[in-house]
Amino acid sequence: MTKRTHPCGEVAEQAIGQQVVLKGWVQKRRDLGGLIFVDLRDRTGIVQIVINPAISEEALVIGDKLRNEYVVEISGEVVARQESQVNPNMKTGRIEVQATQVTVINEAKNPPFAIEDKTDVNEDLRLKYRYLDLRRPVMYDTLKMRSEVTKAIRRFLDEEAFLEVETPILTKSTPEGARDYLVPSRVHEGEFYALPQSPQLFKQMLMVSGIEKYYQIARCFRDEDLRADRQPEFTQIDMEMSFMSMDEILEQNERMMKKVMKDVKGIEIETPFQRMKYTEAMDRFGSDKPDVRFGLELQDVSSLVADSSFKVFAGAVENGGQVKAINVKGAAANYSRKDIDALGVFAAVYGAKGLAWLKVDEEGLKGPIAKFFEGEAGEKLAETLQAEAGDLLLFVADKKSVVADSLGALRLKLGKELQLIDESKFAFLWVVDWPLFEYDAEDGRYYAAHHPFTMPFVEDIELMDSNPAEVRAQAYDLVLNGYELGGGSLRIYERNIQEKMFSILGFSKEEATAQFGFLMEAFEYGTPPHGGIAFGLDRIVMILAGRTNLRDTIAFPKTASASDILTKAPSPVSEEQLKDLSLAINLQKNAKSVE
RNA sequence: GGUCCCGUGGUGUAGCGGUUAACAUGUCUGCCUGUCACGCAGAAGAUCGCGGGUUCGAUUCCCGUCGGGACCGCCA
Repeated sequence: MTKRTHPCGEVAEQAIGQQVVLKGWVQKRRDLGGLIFVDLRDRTGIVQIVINPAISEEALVIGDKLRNEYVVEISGEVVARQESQVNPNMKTGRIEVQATQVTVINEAKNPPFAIEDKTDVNEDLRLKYRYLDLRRPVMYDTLKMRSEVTKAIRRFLDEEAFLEVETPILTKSTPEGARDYLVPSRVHEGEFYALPQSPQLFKQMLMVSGIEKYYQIARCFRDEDLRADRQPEFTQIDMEMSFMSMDEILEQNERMMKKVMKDVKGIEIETPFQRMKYTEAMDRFGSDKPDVRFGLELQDVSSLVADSSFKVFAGAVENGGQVKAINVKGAAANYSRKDIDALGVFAAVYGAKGLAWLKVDEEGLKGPIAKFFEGEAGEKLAETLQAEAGDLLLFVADKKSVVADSLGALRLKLGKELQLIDESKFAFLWVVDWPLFEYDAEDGRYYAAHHPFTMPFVEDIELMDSNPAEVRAQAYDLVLNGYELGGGSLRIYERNIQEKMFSILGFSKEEATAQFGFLMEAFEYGTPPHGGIAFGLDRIVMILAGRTNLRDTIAFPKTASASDILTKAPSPVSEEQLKDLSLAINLQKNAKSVE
């Protein structure tokens, strides 16, 4: 084999007259009988090869046998195309390579789908033949962007004197949080490792170790159900720093994101990012990760309708709930009764028992509930919602969480449907002042809203015993265009506060010691104040690449049921393997056997 | 755990209680020296995901199941 002289996509006009050797895949063969054109593709792009018997009879014979996706070597001369033959749609469209020699390096079966960006093939087929799917330039570009994001982050953190440290993949299963992926131990019969949900405990102990600035591009595992933006294994940009205030951490991460946006997208973004309290995000957007690229904000009308004769509204307020509305500007004409019914069905998914609505025209409020809002009540309502003729007003009356979830989701849906979102925008936002705890009525206990190592506001510590629900956490999430990019917090670094935390979470002293004793013991040996953050790399890439599912940013992702169609994982294992691990399978359903 | 959508030549779709299962594209063969969505002529290619039911008859209707997708719950 001869040495490759040029990548296909970079054969330029400067090379005219030069002898070149190209290697790549046959994208397309156009056989005109006595003359054959071949589009040759490698990861840099496509260049046209001409096989002309006047140049080489032999090349034509081989060119005749070429098929899509054959791997070939072409030797020839770069020539300029005549003006009439230039292809302006190709980067290399002003030149072509006149083949003197064509060699088939490897033949290829006809692929199950066309290797090209525009494809409408089913995703399961793409996943089964992922190695072919990744040949598509758009997939290559996404992987490349992912690599560029991590490179930019590494460059930044290196300059900031961070140390990259690896932490264990085989680690300890701990309660709280997501379901663990478990790995049975052969040496310790009946015992299990867990794959890390995040390197949380290790990075905190690295702070005790005096590393001061740690980062890791860390694989994390959570055995929970998937979504378009959630995979069972995913990658975090994980960081932890000592002696830094929350402001310093946020500022540093703003600079990091600024660099990523500059290096990867060539976009200058404004810093500092907007900061919004959790309560404000929930009140205005019904979401803890609001997309602030458009309006349609939620407005509280509880006090206006508390005395209303419309029992649904009055009753919700009386029962400690809320009535909130969104004013869909100028949409009255676009949404028929049937359309609004469909919105109601959509809201019901989030627990809303109904979606009340009013349309506004020159005369006032119209619609089935308009009769409850005649006169002054209606005027006040319209005034509060800044309603004008042509507007559509949508209401949900329920307990606070249902109102937020349903109207928040409705807001996003309408924003998309009405194309209110400027897709070219990147709206970064810090959500701060999170609650430390969430009360779970079903379990009758508090759970950590972020995680159990999060530092409360110092002035709220005294509330921990009396009113845990009111305690605020020194935690922060970075939100971009309605996606949670990452989150972090300052951490507890004193044993007594950590113990108090566990006790509120319902751990006995013995349980806390058994599960997290090593961490609390570490805290007794001179632990610096510290805090950190972790970003979802896959999600960052998804948004920057303009994709809507996480699978497109991962070379070999899992399906919605957490399996890998390509390798057929997971799969049964042999009796022998089970015996080594002292395991017996006790199938409850979907029995599959090893052949 | 739940709700919804999808499954028909290699691929993407259409279809309908009785069809020769249609169209596009791809593949193969022949012709073709300036194509680049090459063109022209022809050919091959389908267990209509799988199982069961209803029916004289099911790709079509029903139930189940498997696979894929979206969402709710879940994801500290």
